Amino acid sequence: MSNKKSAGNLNTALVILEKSIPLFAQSGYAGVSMRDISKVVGTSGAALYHHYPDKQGLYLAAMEHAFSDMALSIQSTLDIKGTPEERLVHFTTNFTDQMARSPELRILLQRELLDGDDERLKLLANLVFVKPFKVIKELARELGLDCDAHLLAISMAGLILFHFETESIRRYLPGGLKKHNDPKVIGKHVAKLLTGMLGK
Amino acid sequence: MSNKKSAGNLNTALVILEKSIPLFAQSGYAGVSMRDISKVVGTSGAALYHHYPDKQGLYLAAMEHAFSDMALSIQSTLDIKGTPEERLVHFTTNFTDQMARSPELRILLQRELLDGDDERLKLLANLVFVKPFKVIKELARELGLDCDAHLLAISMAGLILFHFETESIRRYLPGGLKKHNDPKVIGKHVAKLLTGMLGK
DNA sequence: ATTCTCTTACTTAACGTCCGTTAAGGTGGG
DNA sequence: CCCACCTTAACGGACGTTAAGTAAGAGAAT
Repeated sequence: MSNKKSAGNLNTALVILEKSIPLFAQSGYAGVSMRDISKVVGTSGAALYHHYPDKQGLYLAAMEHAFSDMALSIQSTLDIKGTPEERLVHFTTNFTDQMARSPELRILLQRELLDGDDERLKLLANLVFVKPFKVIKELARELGLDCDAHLLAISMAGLILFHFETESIRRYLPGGLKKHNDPKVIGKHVAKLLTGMLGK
Repeated sequence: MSNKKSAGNLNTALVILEKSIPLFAQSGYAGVSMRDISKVVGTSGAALYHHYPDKQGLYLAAMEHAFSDMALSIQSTLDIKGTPEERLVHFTTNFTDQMARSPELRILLQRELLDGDDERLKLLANLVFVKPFKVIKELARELGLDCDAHLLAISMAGLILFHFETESIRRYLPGGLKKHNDPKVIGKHVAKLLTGMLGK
């Protein structure tokens, strides 16, 4: 845990991160001003510069903080014993639950996929996704599917995440019901699709 | 074609839209200034206000222009005869191709899903997605799948789009290869997954 | 054919506001 | 005393937007 950067009170520095994360999730980097952040934190704008070098530095620290949470929570969906089929269903339902429970992190992820530079994306990949990705690829192999493990792992994540990504527009599409936003319904649907593929 | 709003030269008004679309795709609404737009169009900043009432109005017009293109191109992936299986593969491969061919529209879609207000999302749904969505739901029914047609249609789109959404980060994930960004490879992979589900 | 007028399509210059950032100073515990 | 932690006030610049003026062309009147 290298804390070379934070010069000030660790507590305030943390509060700044945790209060700014919802703002960045809602409005994106360019849509949030340092004054907006200082308002929700309850300090002056200048105080932010006591803890972080500039807006970019604050944003980067906020992303690291947010995504280190995400890494832990994703990891927990994969620490389980059982047959490959059981582990597949366990991952699907738990991952769906967690994405439903923390929409902020999901939205930050989407924003980073759109706007993140190479450095930030590399960090995000290593911090959050490389380990789970390896586990899922291994799982795919054990399931005996003959398609590319990388593509399959992406497909599994996409099946789940896309339902949440489209939550805002699905209510205007034919057949869109409230139950389609229920993580239980989504999780079951995805698990069914995936196990259906195995049955072949 | 109601052109109540455009008071000025239609040609310049169109050029403004078409030059501003790539900017909005790359940097988002808040990340693009009216001066940025005027620079790429080659006019003064004030000229933009001769054709559009304000930044929001220009943005809305740009989205309508961009997405009306998208509606046509998606429609074309569904105007085909054949068995349900043939139509499924045709849609999958063609939709994949088109998303690969126009990354700008794809990115604008992602941004609207993140930031679009209810009004814009409703417009986007009706303009682009309602008709294809109905066709895909009908296709799902013909294929005799016993799961919710709405969820299945979303899943199909998600399987394809998520590969593109993660293009920027997949190169940092294990097993990420250049070929995984090839629309032919992605299209084949998705078609295989989907027809695999039917085989059951 | 020339002049006059009116409209369209723009220009330059500026407005007030908000932005990221910093300078200068205060305050309270070691 | 000093240093971490915070304040108020301000800087220069970029922002969205507007006011005022100009160049060009179309149409009618002389």
